[in-house]
Amino acid sequence: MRLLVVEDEARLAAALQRGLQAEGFAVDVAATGPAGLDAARHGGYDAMILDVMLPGLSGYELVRRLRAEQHWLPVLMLSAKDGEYDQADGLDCGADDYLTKPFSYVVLLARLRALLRRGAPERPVVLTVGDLRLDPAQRRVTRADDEVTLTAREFALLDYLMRRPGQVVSKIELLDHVWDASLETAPNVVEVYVGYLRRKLGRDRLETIRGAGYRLAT
Amino acid sequence: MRLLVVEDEARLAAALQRGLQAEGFAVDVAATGPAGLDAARHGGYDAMILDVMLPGLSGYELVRRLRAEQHWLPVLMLSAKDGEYDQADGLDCGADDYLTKPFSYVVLLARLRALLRRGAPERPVVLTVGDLRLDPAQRRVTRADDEVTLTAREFALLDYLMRRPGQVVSKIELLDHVWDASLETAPNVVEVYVGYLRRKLGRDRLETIRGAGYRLAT
DNA sequence: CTCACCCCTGTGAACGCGCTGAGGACGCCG
DNA sequence: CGGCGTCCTCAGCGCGTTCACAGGGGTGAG
Repeated sequence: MRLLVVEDEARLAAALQRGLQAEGFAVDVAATGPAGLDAARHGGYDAMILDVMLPGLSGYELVRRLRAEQHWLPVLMLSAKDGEYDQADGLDCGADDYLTKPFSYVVLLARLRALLRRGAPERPVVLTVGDLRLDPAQRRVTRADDEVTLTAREFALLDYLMRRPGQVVSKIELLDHVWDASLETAPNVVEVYVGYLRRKLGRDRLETIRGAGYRLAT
Repeated sequence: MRLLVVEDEARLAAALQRGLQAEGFAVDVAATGPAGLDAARHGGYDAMILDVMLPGLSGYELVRRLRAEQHWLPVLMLSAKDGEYDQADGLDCGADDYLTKPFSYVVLLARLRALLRRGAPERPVVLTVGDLRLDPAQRRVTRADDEVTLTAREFALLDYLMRRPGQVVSKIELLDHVWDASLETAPNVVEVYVGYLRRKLGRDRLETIRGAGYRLAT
Protein backbone atom coordinates (compact mmCIF):
# COMPACT_ATOMS: atom_id res chain seq x y z
CA MET A 1 0.00 0.00 0.00
CA ARG A 2 1.47 3.36 -1.05
CA LEU A 3 0.55 6.51 0.82
CA LEU A 4 1.15 10.18 0.10
CA VAL A 5 1.42 12.57 3.03
CA VAL A 6 1.03 16.26 2.17
CA GLU A 7 2.03 18.29 5.19
CA ASP A 8 4.25 21.33 5.58
CA GLU A 9 5.10 21.03 9.26
CA ALA A 10 8.29 19.05 9.00
CA ARG A 11 8.09 17.44 12.44
CA LEU A 12 4.56 16.15 11.99
CA ALA A 13 5.35 14.95 8.49
CA ALA A 14 8.36 13.02 9.69
CA ALA A 15 6.45 11.52 12.60
CA LEU A 16 3.66 10.36 10.28
CA GLN A 17 6.11 8.92 7.82
CA ARG A 18 7.94 6.95 10.47
CA GLY A 19 4.76 5.69 12.11
CA LEU A 20 3.10 4.62 8.91
CA GLN A 21 6.21 2.97 7.57
CA ALA A 22 6.33 0.96 10.77
CA GLU A 23 2.84 -0.28 9.86
CA GLY A 24 4.14 -1.52 6.54
CA PHE A 25 3.05 1.31 4.26
CA ALA A 26 5.25 2.90 1.64
CA VAL A 27 5.10 6.61 2.45
CA ASP A 28 6.09 9.64 0.39
CA VAL A 29 5.92 13.18 1.72
CA ALA A 30 5.20 16.43 -0.11
CA ALA A 31 5.58 19.75 1.69
CA THR A 32 3.61 22.15 -0.48
CA GLY A 33 0.23 22.21 -2.18
CA PRO A 34 1.48 22.18 -5.76
CA ALA A 35 4.01 19.44 -5.04
CA GLY A 36 1.29 17.38 -3.38
CA LEU A 37 -1.08 17.79 -6.30
CA ASP A 38 1.60 16.75 -8.70
CA ALA A 39 2.54 13.69 -6.68
CA ALA A 40 -1.11 12.70 -6.25
CA ARG A 41 -1.64 12.89 -9.99
CA HIS A 42 1.27 10.75 -11.03
CA GLY A 43 2.32 8.70 -8.08
CA GLY A 44 -0.06 5.76 -8.16
CA TYR A 45 -0.88 6.05 -4.47
CA ASP A 46 -3.59 4.11 -2.67
CA ALA A 47 -4.53 7.00 -0.40
CA MET A 48 -3.48 10.51 0.56
CA ILE A 49 -3.26 12.19 3.96
CA LEU A 50 -3.68 15.88 3.37
CA ASP A 51 -3.26 18.93 5.56
CA VAL A 52 -5.63 21.81 4.91
CA MET A 53 -3.20 24.65 5.61
CA LEU A 54 -0.55 24.39 2.96
CA PRO A 55 1.77 26.83 1.22
CA GLY A 56 0.88 27.45 -2.39
CA LEU A 57 -2.46 25.71 -2.57
CA SER A 58 -4.92 24.86 0.18
CA GLY A 59 -5.97 21.30 0.87
CA TYR A 60 -9.52 22.13 -0.13
CA GLU A 61 -8.43 23.43 -3.47
CA LEU A 62 -6.09 20.53 -4.01
CA VAL A 63 -8.86 17.96 -3.59
CA ARG A 64 -11.24 19.94 -5.73
CA ARG A 65 -8.77 20.04 -8.59
CA LEU A 66 -7.94 16.37 -8.22
CA ARG A 67 -11.60 15.45 -8.39
CA ALA A 68 -12.19 17.77 -11.32
CA GLU A 69 -9.53 15.81 -13.16
CA GLN A 70 -11.32 12.55 -12.39
CA HIS A 71 -8.80 11.31 -9.87
CA TRP A 72 -10.56 9.35 -7.21
CA LEU A 73 -7.75 8.71 -4.78
CA PRO A 74 -9.10 8.30 -1.23
CA VAL A 75 -8.28 11.45 0.74
CA LEU A 76 -8.03 11.80 4.53
CA MET A 77 -7.95 15.47 5.52
CA LEU A 78 -6.17 16.98 8.53
CA SER A 79 -6.89 20.40 9.93
CA ALA A 80 -6.00 22.52 12.93
CA LYS A 81 -9.31 24.30 12.72
CA ASP A 82 -12.09 22.67 14.58
CA GLY A 83 -14.99 24.82 13.50
CA GLU A 84 -17.66 22.46 12.39
CA TYR A 85 -18.27 24.21 9.11
CA ASP A 86 -14.68 23.69 8.04
CA GLN A 87 -15.16 20.04 8.54
CA ALA A 88 -18.32 20.01 6.50
CA ASP A 89 -16.62 22.02 3.76
CA GLY A 90 -13.73 19.60 3.58
CA LEU A 91 -15.97 16.60 3.11
CA ASP A 92 -18.22 18.33 0.62
CA CYS A 93 -15.40 19.43 -1.63
CA GLY A 94 -14.39 15.82 -2.16
CA ALA A 95 -12.39 14.51 0.76
CA ASP A 96 -13.40 11.10 2.04
CA ASP A 97 -12.67 11.61 5.70
CA TYR A 98 -11.62 14.38 8.05
CA LEU A 99 -9.60 14.58 11.24
CA THR A 100 -8.93 17.66 13.41
CA LYS A 101 -5.57 18.33 15.03
CA PRO A 102 -4.57 17.33 17.53
CA PHE A 103 -5.61 13.84 16.59
CA SER A 104 -4.81 10.45 18.02
CA TYR A 105 -2.51 8.27 16.00
CA VAL A 106 -4.66 5.22 16.68
CA VAL A 107 -7.69 6.96 15.27
CA LEU A 108 -5.75 8.04 12.22
CA LEU A 109 -4.69 4.48 11.57
CA ALA A 110 -8.17 3.12 12.02
CA ARG A 111 -9.71 5.67 9.68
CA LEU A 112 -6.99 5.11 7.14
CA ARG A 113 -7.63 1.41 7.18
CA ALA A 114 -11.35 1.97 6.73
CA LEU A 115 -10.57 4.23 3.78
CA LEU A 116 -8.26 1.74 2.12
CA ARG A 117 -10.75 -1.05 2.62
CA ARG A 118 -13.28 0.92 0.65
CA GLY A 119 -10.90 1.64 -2.21
CA ALA A 120 -11.23 4.42 -4.72
CA PRO A 121 -14.86 5.44 -5.23
CA GLU A 122 -14.86 5.62 -9.00
CA ARG A 123 -13.01 4.51 -12.03
CA PRO A 124 -9.56 5.75 -12.75
CA VAL A 125 -8.72 6.88 -16.26
CA VAL A 126 -5.89 4.51 -17.07
CA LEU A 127 -5.78 1.11 -15.47
CA THR A 128 -2.39 -0.21 -14.42
CA VAL A 129 -1.64 -3.59 -12.92
CA GLY A 130 1.95 -4.71 -12.74
CA ASP A 131 3.45 -3.99 -16.13
CA LEU A 132 0.05 -4.06 -17.82
CA ARG A 133 -1.53 -0.80 -18.85
CA LEU A 134 -5.00 -0.44 -20.28
CA ASP A 135 -6.41 2.83 -21.55
CA PRO A 136 -10.19 2.57 -21.96
CA ALA A 137 -10.41 5.84 -23.88
CA GLN A 138 -7.87 4.88 -26.50
CA ARG A 139 -8.67 1.17 -26.44
CA ARG A 140 -5.02 0.36 -26.11
CA VAL A 141 -3.22 -2.20 -24.04
CA THR A 142 0.49 -2.40 -23.43
CA ARG A 143 2.48 -5.00 -21.60
CA ALA A 144 5.90 -3.80 -20.50
CA ASP A 145 5.58 -1.02 -23.09
CA ASP A 146 4.88 -3.43 -25.92
CA GLU A 147 1.54 -2.89 -27.53
CA VAL A 148 -0.81 -5.86 -27.42
CA THR A 149 -3.64 -6.08 -29.94
CA LEU A 150 -6.84 -7.44 -28.54
CA THR A 151 -10.25 -8.08 -30.05
CA ALA A 152 -13.25 -6.26 -28.64
CA ARG A 153 -14.28 -9.12 -26.42
CA GLU A 154 -10.79 -9.77 -25.16
CA PHE A 155 -10.45 -6.09 -24.37
CA ALA A 156 -13.71 -5.98 -22.46
CA LEU A 157 -12.70 -9.01 -20.44
CA LEU A 158 -9.28 -7.64 -19.54
CA ASP A 159 -10.83 -4.27 -18.74
CA TYR A 160 -13.18 -5.88 -16.27
CA LEU A 161 -10.47 -7.97 -14.65
CA MET A 162 -8.11 -5.02 -14.31
CA ARG A 163 -10.72 -3.15 -12.31
CA ARG A 164 -10.47 -5.91 -9.73
CA PRO A 165 -6.80 -6.77 -9.58
CA GLY A 166 -6.00 -9.50 -7.12
CA GLN A 167 -9.63 -10.29 -6.53
CA VAL A 168 -11.38 -13.42 -7.59
CA VAL A 169 -14.01 -12.86 -10.24
CA SER A 170 -16.48 -15.64 -10.93
CA LYS A 171 -17.41 -16.81 -14.38
CA ILE A 172 -21.01 -15.86 -13.76
CA GLU A 173 -20.00 -12.33 -12.90
CA LEU A 174 -17.92 -12.12 -16.05
CA LEU A 175 -20.79 -13.42 -18.12
CA ASP A 176 -23.06 -10.82 -16.60
CA HIS A 177 -20.76 -7.89 -17.22
CA VAL A 178 -18.60 -8.73 -20.20
CA TRP A 179 -21.14 -10.77 -22.10
CA ASP A 180 -24.65 -9.37 -22.12
CA ALA A 181 -26.74 -12.48 -22.19
CA SER A 182 -25.81 -14.21 -18.99
CA LEU A 183 -28.33 -16.96 -19.48
CA GLU A 184 -28.17 -19.22 -22.48
CA THR A 185 -24.45 -18.72 -22.81
CA ALA A 186 -22.27 -21.45 -21.54
CA PRO A 187 -19.62 -20.49 -19.00
CA ASN A 188 -17.21 -22.15 -21.38
CA VAL A 189 -16.92 -18.94 -23.40
CA VAL A 190 -15.18 -17.39 -20.47
CA GLU A 191 -12.69 -20.22 -20.32
CA VAL A 192 -12.03 -19.85 -24.02
CA TYR A 193 -11.38 -16.13 -23.78
CA VAL A 194 -9.25 -16.43 -20.70
CA GLY A 195 -7.26 -18.86 -22.80
CA TYR A 196 -6.89 -16.24 -25.55
CA LEU A 197 -5.77 -13.59 -23.08
CA ARG A 198 -3.27 -15.92 -21.50
CA ARG A 199 -1.81 -16.61 -24.93
CA LYS A 200 -1.35 -12.89 -25.54
CA LEU A 201 -0.40 -11.64 -22.11
CA GLY A 202 1.57 -14.50 -20.69
CA ARG A 203 0.63 -17.76 -19.10
CA ASP A 204 0.73 -16.95 -15.41
CA ARG A 205 -0.88 -13.55 -15.33
CA LEU A 206 -4.37 -14.98 -15.01
CA GLU A 207 -4.70 -17.47 -12.22
CA THR A 208 -7.59 -19.86 -12.16
CA ILE A 209 -9.14 -20.55 -8.80
CA ARG A 210 -10.87 -23.85 -9.26
CA GLY A 211 -14.51 -23.72 -8.34
CA ALA A 212 -14.42 -19.96 -7.82
CA GLY A 213 -13.25 -18.04 -10.86
CA TYR A 214 -10.20 -16.16 -12.08
CA ARG A 215 -7.79 -13.73 -10.50
CA LEU A 216 -5.52 -11.22 -12.17
CA ALA A 217 -2.10 -11.42 -10.55
CA THR A 218 -1.08 -8.07 -9.12
CA MET B 1 -32.22 8.08 -0.31
CA ARG B 2 -33.44 5.81 2.46
CA LEU B 3 -31.83 5.93 5.87
CA LEU B 4 -32.11 3.73 8.92
CA VAL B 5 -31.55 5.28 12.33
CA VAL B 6 -30.92 2.82 15.15
CA GLU B 7 -31.09 4.72 18.43
CA ASP B 8 -32.81 3.95 21.70
CA GLU B 9 -32.96 7.46 23.15
CA ALA B 10 -36.38 8.49 21.90
CA ARG B 11 -35.69 12.22 21.89
CA LEU B 12 -32.49 11.99 19.90
CA ALA B 13 -34.05 9.52 17.49
CA ALA B 14 -36.98 11.81 16.86
CA ALA B 15 -34.73 14.83 16.37
CA LEU B 16 -32.58 12.97 13.87
CA GLN B 17 -35.60 11.73 12.01
CA ARG B 18 -37.09 15.20 11.72
CA GLY B 19 -33.82 16.81 10.71
CA LEU B 20 -32.92 14.25 8.10
CA GLN B 21 -36.41 14.19 6.65
CA ALA B 22 -36.14 17.95 6.25
CA GLU B 23 -33.05 17.27 4.10
CA GLY B 24 -35.11 15.05 1.86
CA PHE B 25 -34.18 11.63 3.21
CA ALA B 26 -36.66 8.88 3.91
CA VAL B 27 -35.93 7.87 7.50
CA ASP B 28 -36.94 4.84 9.51
CA VAL B 29 -36.11 4.39 13.17
CA ALA B 30 -35.39 1.25 15.14
CA ALA B 31 -35.04 1.40 18.91
CA THR B 32 -33.28 -1.86 19.77
CA GLY B 33 -30.32 -3.81 18.47
CA PRO B 34 -32.24 -6.81 17.18
CA ALA B 35 -34.86 -4.62 15.53
CA GLY B 36 -32.12 -2.60 13.87
CA LEU B 37 -30.33 -5.67 12.59
CA ASP B 38 -33.53 -7.00 11.15
CA ALA B 39 -34.37 -3.74 9.45
CA ALA B 40 -30.84 -3.36 8.07
CA ARG B 41 -31.02 -6.83 6.61
CA HIS B 42 -34.29 -6.45 4.79
CA GLY B 43 -34.97 -2.77 4.41
CA GLY B 44 -32.97 -1.83 1.33
CA TYR B 45 -31.46 1.24 2.96
CA ASP B 46 -28.69 3.37 1.49
CA ALA B 47 -27.03 3.98 4.82
CA MET B 48 -27.47 3.41 8.53
CA ILE B 49 -26.83 5.67 11.51
CA LEU B 50 -26.12 3.45 14.45
CA ASP B 51 -25.76 4.08 18.14
CA VAL B 52 -23.26 1.90 19.99
CA MET B 53 -25.16 1.57 23.25
CA LEU B 54 -28.30 -0.30 22.40
CA PRO B 55 -30.62 -2.65 24.27
CA GLY B 56 -30.43 -6.24 23.14
CA LEU B 57 -27.39 -6.03 20.88
CA SER B 58 -24.54 -3.53 20.82
CA GLY B 59 -23.77 -1.46 17.76
CA TYR B 60 -20.40 -3.20 17.41
CA GLU B 61 -22.01 -6.59 17.40
CA LEU B 62 -24.70 -5.45 15.01
CA VAL B 63 -22.18 -4.32 12.41
CA ARG B 64 -20.09 -7.41 12.89
CA ARG B 65 -23.07 -9.65 12.20
CA LEU B 66 -24.16 -7.60 9.23
CA ARG B 67 -20.71 -7.84 7.67
CA ALA B 68 -20.52 -11.53 8.44
CA GLU B 69 -23.67 -11.95 6.40
CA GLN B 70 -22.10 -10.07 3.50
CA HIS B 71 -24.17 -6.94 3.88
CA TRP B 72 -22.11 -3.89 2.97
CA LEU B 73 -24.48 -1.11 3.92
CA PRO B 74 -22.57 2.08 4.80
CA VAL B 75 -22.65 2.54 8.58
CA LEU B 76 -22.12 5.75 10.53
CA MET B 77 -21.61 4.99 14.20
CA LEU B 78 -22.55 7.20 17.11
CA SER B 79 -21.14 6.81 20.57
CA ALA B 80 -21.08 8.62 23.88
CA LYS B 81 -17.65 7.18 24.61
CA ASP B 82 -14.77 9.19 23.33
CA GLY B 83 -11.89 6.92 24.18
CA GLU B 84 -9.86 6.63 21.08
CA TYR B 85 -9.72 2.87 21.25
CA ASP B 86 -13.48 2.66 21.12
CA GLN B 87 -13.36 4.62 17.95
CA ALA B 88 -10.72 2.40 16.45
CA ASP B 89 -12.72 -0.66 17.47
CA GLY B 90 -15.83 0.66 15.84
CA LEU B 91 -14.13 1.26 12.55
CA ASP B 92 -12.27 -2.01 12.58
CA CYS B 93 -15.34 -4.09 13.24
CA GLY B 94 -16.80 -2.84 10.00
CA ALA B 95 -18.31 0.61 10.48
CA ASP B 96 -17.46 3.19 7.83
CA ASP B 97 -17.39 6.29 9.96
CA TYR B 98 -17.64 7.25 13.59
CA LEU B 99 -18.96 10.24 15.51
CA THR B 100 -18.80 10.86 19.23
CA LYS B 101 -21.66 12.41 21.15
CA PRO B 102 -22.26 15.21 21.53
CA PHE B 103 -21.91 15.83 17.84
CA SER B 104 -22.77 18.70 15.61
CA TYR B 105 -25.69 18.17 13.29
CA VAL B 106 -23.84 19.86 10.44
CA VAL B 107 -20.94 17.47 10.79
CA LEU B 108 -23.30 14.53 10.87
CA LEU B 109 -24.86 15.66 7.63
CA ALA B 110 -21.52 16.23 5.94
CA ARG B 111 -20.20 12.85 6.97
CA LEU B 112 -23.41 11.19 5.91
CA ARG B 113 -23.19 12.77 2.50
CA ALA B 114 -19.57 11.68 2.16
CA LEU B 115 -20.65 8.17 3.06
CA LEU B 116 -23.46 8.11 0.55
CA ARG B 117 -21.25 9.52 -2.16
CA ARG B 118 -18.86 6.71 -1.92
CA GLY B 119 -21.51 4.02 -1.71
CA ALA B 120 -21.20 0.61 -0.19
CA PRO B 121 -17.66 -0.58 0.36
CA GLU B 122 -16.86 -3.31 -2.12
CA ARG B 123 -14.19 -5.19 -0.36
CA PRO B 124 -15.30 -7.28 2.56
CA VAL B 125 -13.29 -7.07 5.68
CA VAL B 126 -10.49 -9.54 5.96
CA LEU B 127 -11.10 -12.22 8.53
CA THR B 128 -8.33 -12.58 11.07
CA VAL B 129 -8.01 -15.16 13.82
CA GLY B 130 -4.68 -15.45 15.54
CA ASP B 131 -2.07 -15.49 12.81
CA LEU B 132 -4.58 -16.74 10.25
CA ARG B 133 -5.83 -14.33 7.64
CA LEU B 134 -8.57 -15.08 5.14
CA ASP B 135 -9.54 -12.65 2.42
CA PRO B 136 -12.82 -13.66 0.81
CA ALA B 137 -12.43 -11.28 -2.13
CA GLN B 138 -8.97 -12.42 -3.05
CA ARG B 139 -9.70 -15.93 -1.95
CA ARG B 140 -6.37 -16.02 -0.22
CA VAL B 141 -5.40 -17.58 3.07
CA THR B 142 -2.18 -16.87 4.89
CA ARG B 143 -0.84 -18.34 8.08
CA ALA B 144 1.83 -16.19 9.68
CA ASP B 145 2.31 -14.50 6.29
CA ASP B 146 2.84 -17.77 4.45
CA GLU B 147 0.29 -18.37 1.75
CA VAL B 148 -1.73 -21.53 2.13
CA THR B 149 -3.43 -23.02 -0.90
CA LEU B 150 -6.82 -24.48 -0.22
CA THR B 151 -9.36 -26.24 -2.39
CA ALA B 152 -12.82 -24.78 -2.78
CA ARG B 153 -14.32 -27.01 -0.10
CA GLU B 154 -11.51 -26.43 2.34
CA PHE B 155 -11.79 -22.70 1.81
CA ALA B 156 -15.52 -22.69 2.40
CA LEU B 157 -15.09 -24.68 5.59
CA LEU B 158 -12.37 -22.42 6.97
CA ASP B 159 -14.36 -19.35 5.98
CA TYR B 160 -17.33 -20.60 7.96
CA LEU B 161 -15.25 -21.48 11.00
CA MET B 162 -13.42 -18.16 10.99
CA ARG B 163 -16.70 -16.31 11.20
CA ARG B 164 -17.29 -18.06 14.52
CA PRO B 165 -13.89 -18.10 16.19
CA GLY B 166 -13.84 -19.75 19.59
CA GLN B 167 -17.35 -21.08 19.21
CA VAL B 168 -18.26 -24.71 18.91
CA VAL B 169 -19.73 -25.54 15.53
CA SER B 170 -21.53 -28.85 15.13
CA LYS B 171 -21.00 -31.18 12.23
CA ILE B 172 -24.63 -30.88 11.25
CA GLU B 173 -24.32 -27.11 11.05
CA LEU B 174 -21.23 -27.43 8.89
CA LEU B 175 -22.97 -29.91 6.62
CA ASP B 176 -25.86 -27.49 6.26
CA HIS B 177 -23.77 -24.48 5.40
CA VAL B 178 -20.61 -25.72 3.76
CA TRP B 179 -22.06 -28.72 1.99
CA ASP B 180 -25.32 -28.26 0.14
CA ALA B 181 -26.94 -31.63 0.55
CA SER B 182 -27.07 -32.05 4.27
CA LEU B 183 -29.00 -35.27 4.02
CA GLU B 184 -27.51 -38.28 2.32
CA THR B 185 -24.00 -37.13 3.11
CA ALA B 186 -22.28 -38.78 5.98
CA PRO B 187 -20.96 -36.54 8.75
CA ASN B 188 -17.66 -38.23 8.09
CA VAL B 189 -16.95 -35.80 5.24
CA VAL B 190 -16.60 -33.08 7.82
CA GLU B 191 -14.08 -35.10 9.77
CA VAL B 192 -12.15 -35.73 6.60
CA TYR B 193 -12.01 -32.07 5.67
CA VAL B 194 -11.17 -30.94 9.16
CA GLY B 195 -8.30 -33.38 8.80
CA TYR B 196 -7.21 -31.72 5.57
CA LEU B 197 -7.32 -28.29 7.16
CA ARG B 198 -5.36 -29.46 10.17
CA ARG B 199 -2.69 -30.81 7.87
CA LYS B 200 -2.38 -27.47 6.10
CA LEU B 201 -2.87 -25.05 9.00
CA GLY B 202 -1.32 -26.87 11.90
CA ARG B 203 -2.48 -29.60 14.16
CA ASP B 204 -3.81 -27.73 17.17
CA ARG B 205 -5.67 -24.91 15.49
CA LEU B 206 -8.88 -26.90 15.18
CA GLU B 207 -10.00 -28.44 18.43
CA THR B 208 -12.33 -31.39 18.54
CA ILE B 209 -15.11 -31.19 21.07
CA ARG B 210 -16.16 -34.78 21.36
CA GLY B 211 -19.84 -35.28 20.76
CA ALA B 212 -20.39 -31.59 20.00
CA GLY B 213 -18.34 -30.44 17.04
CA TYR B 214 -15.27 -28.38 16.32
CA ARG B 215 -13.86 -25.09 17.54
CA LEU B 216 -11.35 -22.77 15.90
CA ALA B 217 -8.77 -21.77 18.50
CA THR B 218 -8.60 -18.00 18.84
C1' DC C 1 -10.54 -54.04 32.19
C1' DT C 2 -13.83 -54.27 28.60
C1' DC C 3 -16.84 -52.56 25.53
C1' DA C 4 -19.15 -49.21 22.76
C1' DC C 5 -18.79 -45.17 20.52
C1' DC C 6 -16.72 -41.43 18.27
C1' DC C 7 -13.08 -39.70 15.66
C1' DC C 8 -8.95 -40.01 12.58
C1' DT C 9 -6.68 -41.24 8.34
C1' DG C 10 -4.94 -43.82 4.20
C1' DT C 11 -6.59 -45.68 0.00
C1' DG C 12 -8.74 -45.46 -4.07
C1' DA C 13 -12.30 -44.51 -7.36
C1' DA C 14 -15.71 -41.50 -9.69
C1' DC C 15 -16.72 -37.10 -10.85
C1' DG C 16 -16.61 -32.90 -12.92
C1' DC C 17 -14.01 -28.60 -13.68
C1' DG C 18 -11.33 -26.23 -16.74
C1' DC C 19 -8.23 -26.30 -21.03
C1' DT C 20 -7.75 -26.80 -25.84
C1' DG C 21 -8.16 -27.61 -30.84
C1' DA C 22 -11.37 -27.85 -34.51
C1' DG C 23 -14.78 -25.83 -36.93
C1' DG C 24 -19.24 -23.36 -38.06
C1' DA C 25 -21.90 -18.81 -38.22
C1' DC C 26 -21.74 -14.13 -39.00
C1' DG C 27 -20.36 -9.59 -40.53
C1' DC C 28 -17.08 -6.64 -43.06
C1' DC C 29 -14.28 -5.53 -46.81
C1' DG C 30 -12.42 -5.53 -51.34
C1' DC D 1 -18.80 -13.36 -54.50
C1' DG D 2 -14.72 -14.91 -51.89
C1' DG D 3 -11.37 -13.87 -48.24
C1' DC D 4 -10.71 -12.56 -43.59
C1' DG D 5 -11.30 -11.80 -38.77
C1' DT D 6 -14.11 -12.35 -34.77
C1' DC D 7 -17.16 -14.76 -31.93
C1' DC D 8 -18.83 -18.72 -30.13
C1' DT D 9 -20.08 -23.93 -29.76
C1' DC D 10 -18.74 -28.41 -29.09
C1' DA D 11 -16.43 -32.58 -27.80
C1' DG D 12 -12.59 -34.81 -25.78
C1' DC D 13 -9.11 -35.09 -22.42
C1' DG D 14 -6.28 -34.56 -18.25
C1' DC D 15 -6.10 -34.11 -13.65
C1' DG D 16 -7.30 -32.14 -9.31
C1' DT D 17 -11.01 -32.51 -6.14
C1' DT D 18 -14.32 -34.75 -3.62
C1' DC D 19 -16.07 -38.36 -1.13
C1' DA D 20 -17.01 -43.36 0.47
C1' DC D 21 -15.14 -46.87 3.00
C1' DA D 22 -12.69 -49.56 6.18
C1' DG D 23 -9.45 -50.29 9.68
C1' DG D 24 -7.12 -48.37 13.65
C1' DG D 25 -6.82 -45.42 17.76
C1' DG D 26 -8.53 -42.73 21.50
C1' DT D 27 -11.96 -41.89 25.17
C1' DG D 28 -15.36 -42.46 28.58
C1' DA D 29 -18.82 -45.42 31.04
C1' DG D 30 -19.79 -49.29 33.63
